[in-house]
Amino acid sequence: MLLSKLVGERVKETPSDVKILSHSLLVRAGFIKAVANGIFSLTSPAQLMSLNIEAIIREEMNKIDGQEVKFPVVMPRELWESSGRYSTIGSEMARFKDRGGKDMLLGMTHEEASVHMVKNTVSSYAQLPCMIYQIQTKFRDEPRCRGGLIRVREFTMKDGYSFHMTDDDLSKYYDKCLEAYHNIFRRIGLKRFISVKSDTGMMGGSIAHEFMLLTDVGEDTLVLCDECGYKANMEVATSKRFGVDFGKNSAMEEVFTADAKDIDALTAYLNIEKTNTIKAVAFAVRGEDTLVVAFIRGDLEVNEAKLKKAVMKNIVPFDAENESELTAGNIGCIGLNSKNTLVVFDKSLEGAYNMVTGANKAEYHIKGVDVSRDVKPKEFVDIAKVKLGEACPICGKPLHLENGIEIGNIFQLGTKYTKSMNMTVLNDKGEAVYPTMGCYGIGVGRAIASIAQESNDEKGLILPMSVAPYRVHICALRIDEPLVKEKAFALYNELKSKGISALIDDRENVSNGVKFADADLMGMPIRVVVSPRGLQNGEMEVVKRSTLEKENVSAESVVARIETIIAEEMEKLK
RNA sequence: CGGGGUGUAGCGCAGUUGGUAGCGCGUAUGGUUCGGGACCAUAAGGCCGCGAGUUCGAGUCUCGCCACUCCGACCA
Repeated sequence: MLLSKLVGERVKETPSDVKILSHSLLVRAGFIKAVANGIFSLTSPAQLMSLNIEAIIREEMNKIDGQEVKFPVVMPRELWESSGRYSTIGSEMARFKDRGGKDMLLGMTHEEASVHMVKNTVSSYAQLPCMIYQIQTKFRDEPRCRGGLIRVREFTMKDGYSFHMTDDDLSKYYDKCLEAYHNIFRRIGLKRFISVKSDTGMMGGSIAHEFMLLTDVGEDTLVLCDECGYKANMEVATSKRFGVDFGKNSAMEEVFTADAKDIDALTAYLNIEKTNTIKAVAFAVRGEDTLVVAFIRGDLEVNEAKLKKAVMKNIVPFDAENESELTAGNIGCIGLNSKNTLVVFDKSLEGAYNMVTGANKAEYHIKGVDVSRDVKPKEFVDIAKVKLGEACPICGKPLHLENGIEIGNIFQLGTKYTKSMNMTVLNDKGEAVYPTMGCYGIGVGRAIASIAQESNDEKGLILPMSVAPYRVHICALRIDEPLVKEKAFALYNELKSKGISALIDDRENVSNGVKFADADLMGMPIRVVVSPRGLQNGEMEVVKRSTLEKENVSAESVVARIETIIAEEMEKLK
């Protein structure tokens, strides 16, 4: 590719609305251009990178017997009615009517389409297991996009779906997929990525893993133990909590607490520890006239994902202030009007006494509460967030927290979709059974952002050999001189003929500084400087972008040197 | 969904008490330079987000809308 003709402007300044490094670098290098909120165009370098990543994904998916297919982007309402998700999914799914007034939607995931494809086409156990996957555009109307390609509305995703006769078979295949994913992320050049146990959400599935890139700008919090290797998303993480001294047991008593409405104000007003308070957190249930009130020890926080699972309802944070009979700031577990209200108690309250809880009337709390004596909950459920410094649930060593970007996930779905869509297969006894499913996703655009986020220096991107749009960037200094032009293009053509992708900076009247700066910014793994100075000695300069080490190589052996570097770099990414 | 912020040349920004629009980068042309974002000269490029209102006069003041963006959505 001739740089002079490459569409995509490289700029010095970071646009003011850009907050994270990967976004800034991709914009500055001219790889992406925003079209609308959360919707981007990719210029050629980014698209080539995308294709390189997709090629690696295909190889690894095909290795585990994946069959590449293509589902439609636009689907009819009925297909999604059949799984029940047309109504349970909210406004993140884009819906529209076709010219005949029929309800249609844009695909945000393809479980329904995959079952539709396999149903009745696969009818015997002899045809299972099978895995179908596609690489395709998805649209999700995210409430809040951010971070350039990290969280967008339209994106390219590899999504795969496997079908099995038994959970055991699914589990075996799942492990193979776990390994394939590790291969993919390693091969595209990511380094600080891990797989963690994750939330299975409302799907009721059993096991799920997320692949996370560890980075400060990550949106997810991960709970990690260095000692035994425990790794979990905050949404499902558990911990061992240390015993708490509740002080002296006493009888219940109502106390005036004025306008102390939150835990900080309450502990300050009564001069007590947070561990002696019971926090109430209210949630609404989407689509139902029901509230969920969670009670938890005052020093802890409610983990929404765990609570969601505990009550099996789609809860959303709720503002008790204006629209309910709850007394905001004084909600308590004694005498709470529980009409249309589900109450959940966290495990931290098991055995707690000498506690302060809201009195369910303004300006009053109740102290001296002994939970098992005065409240007698039916059960205690773990709905608390893990805190830094708590102990690993496996080995008891201190846990630490890190942020991560989710770059892929795999999921044992079970029979949710095959049952709801009534897909059966005959087993070896001639009985109709529901196959069990797994699903497997990778965001391609997010992988590009992740590479940019992780692999860079103050000058720009450092692209891994396996995914770089061009492996070689030829900087032709003084290309107005015929010898430079001749040698630079000779190199360019030779690389092309050998199938080595190259970009040549053929711009005239552009200063050397600009050429170097652009090469640094765009981050191709190998740079070759062709200049009058070097050619005087019959040499060209070969520079590795990752280290910026320079070496002078005779013009005749440059291609051989490039081939060696490529081979070395690719070996590291095997 | 709640709360901020910002919309002026392709990009980054300035624009005073209201008086007919500016800087840097980039682009074009000519010239001098040229191994780390060169210099000189000249030029092109604007519905000042959109719509009302106040005013002799609005980029500037008022109201409404739209777009983009950041933060929050653990407050009991």
